[in-house]
Amino acid sequence: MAEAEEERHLKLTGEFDCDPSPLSTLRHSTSHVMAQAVKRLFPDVKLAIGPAIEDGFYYDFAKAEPFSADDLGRIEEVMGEIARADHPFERREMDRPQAIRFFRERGEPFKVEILEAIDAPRVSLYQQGEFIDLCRGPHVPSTGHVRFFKLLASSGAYWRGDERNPMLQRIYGTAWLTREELDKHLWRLEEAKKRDHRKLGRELDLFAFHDVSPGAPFWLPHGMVIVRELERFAREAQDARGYTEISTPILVNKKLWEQSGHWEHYSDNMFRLEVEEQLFSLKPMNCPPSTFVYRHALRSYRDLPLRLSEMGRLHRNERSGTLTGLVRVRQFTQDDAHIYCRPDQLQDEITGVLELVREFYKTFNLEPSFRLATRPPKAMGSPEQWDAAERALHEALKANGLAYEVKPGDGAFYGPKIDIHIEDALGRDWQMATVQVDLVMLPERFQLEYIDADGQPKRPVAIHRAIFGSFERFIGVLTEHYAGAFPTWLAPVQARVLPISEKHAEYGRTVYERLRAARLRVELDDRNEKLGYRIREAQLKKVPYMLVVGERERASGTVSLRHRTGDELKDVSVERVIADFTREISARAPDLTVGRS
RNA sequence: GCUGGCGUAGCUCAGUGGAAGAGCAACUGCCUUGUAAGCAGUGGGUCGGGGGUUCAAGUCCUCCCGCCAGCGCCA
Repeated sequence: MAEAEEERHLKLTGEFDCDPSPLSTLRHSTSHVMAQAVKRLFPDVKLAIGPAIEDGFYYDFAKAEPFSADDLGRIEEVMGEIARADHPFERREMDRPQAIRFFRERGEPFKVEILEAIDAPRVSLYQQGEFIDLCRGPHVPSTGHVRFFKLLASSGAYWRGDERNPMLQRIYGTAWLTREELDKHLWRLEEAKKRDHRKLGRELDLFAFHDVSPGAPFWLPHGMVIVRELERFAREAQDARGYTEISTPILVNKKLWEQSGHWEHYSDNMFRLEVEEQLFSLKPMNCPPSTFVYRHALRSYRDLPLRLSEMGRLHRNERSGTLTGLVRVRQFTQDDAHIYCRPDQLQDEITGVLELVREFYKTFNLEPSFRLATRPPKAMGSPEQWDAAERALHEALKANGLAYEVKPGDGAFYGPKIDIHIEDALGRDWQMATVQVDLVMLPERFQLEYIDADGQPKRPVAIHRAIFGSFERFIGVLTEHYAGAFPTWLAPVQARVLPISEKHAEYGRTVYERLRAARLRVELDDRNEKLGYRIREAQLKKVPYMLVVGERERASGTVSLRHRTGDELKDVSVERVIADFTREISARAPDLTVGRS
């Protein structure tokens, strides 16, 4: 989104073909007002570009020293002055050579560079007060319309996004049409911080990071429960769909990676180590090792499709600055699978994978978006193969009734793919699942064959697919999606038994033992603390159910049930609690239903 | 990797050159507890690591590590 905005911003044509929606026009104008304020405070800075982006805007400046937090405050003040002065935005047009001379005289080398790179004969400039900028508009009528904004952050950014170019200083801000919308947006940003999976991971004791292994999570017992439940879910679904599970080595000799092409194309991201004068690498992908399983036996056309799944532990040497909690790590586990099939089976196999994707994501109330990436300029394989593979992907999406976006030229060099993204509750976009057709890489480089009905060896097609993507990223996203309040089947602790006082500890223990015997993840909190205190702790840990037991409950063999939503259900029998739990968990239900049956 | 910011108790954070602190958590005791914090006491620190400046360094300088934001990267 941001990239596309920037791209369009740079393609000045002098026409009003920017996104002319009121909000994006306002944000664009706000970025000009900010640039004006920056120029007033720091006359030596050079202007680069300043587009509207999703939720706001930015402007890049060439400046020796970075902007400080104090600077942002001063800039905001001057922006307020400029807004109050209500300068009109005035459009002016120039011939391109004239504009180049104009900006050269004003000492704006980036504007000159932009102008030299475009082919429009005439360009437009916009002026408000003493500030004038190359821009195709449109803008709000005057700076007085710029009222509800806030500067959020500053950071380095490369000119034209290329790390070989000089680094500029970027200021991000947000702007809205009303005070209410601005406040709401700022509130949302605060909420996002609260449900950040890194914060929740620590608070809920799910996982930890340590500088002895950057980018590799330590799964704590509670987090590991979630990993195991997701693995169980994946295995159940795959078993039901005719997958068989394999496990291949993590440490693999260089010669395999040379054969697969990774050594040539991916070695910067591979951890290598030398063992008895041989070079090895930790696998960054599962596909090359999986071919050994395919080739273990001579395959008949009757054996296909062969669906080999693997919970593959991968290592990728991501650059240090890229690591982010669980969502960008150096070590992760993929719920990977490789489906080897005949060309005539491709369609059905992809359709089946997409069904699986739908089933999985529905369970979590996640709404994925589907992007079909087609043949890139540099592609291996014949156009006929590509057409067939792309057609199969289109058809599979349609068969599943899925809306999708086409990303022309975005496919891998070895085949087209569908990338599956989800937006979390805060509107951020993550790539999760992937379905990739592989026409050449595995089949050709590893010379995979099956014996067809006519007795002749043929090349199978391979499908690489992952449904969660990686358990790490998925759990990171899921934690934020649920804000830590996992549904019961995933909750590390599903219930806590809270005896009112010491007098009821024994009955509490009985209830606890019965639930434990029913294989629930239950804890007994009979600490010498007030009930309110222990309720509060269970709430903070987002335990779905609290089972309070006192005199009345002991007498009747019941519990008083409190849901973490705050709902209370009195006098529920232990039998019913267990029955409801069992049903809710085995259905992987999204909502709390115990005591409501 | 680049630019900037940050790193003090398990957690959240105060401490701008002169005796390492607070709240929560933990532990102990009192209270015997009815749906989101009862009271009191106790223990807890290589101030991320190395080197340097200084009579004196959590504080200043320097190198390294990690984290955060953005950029870039992302088969």
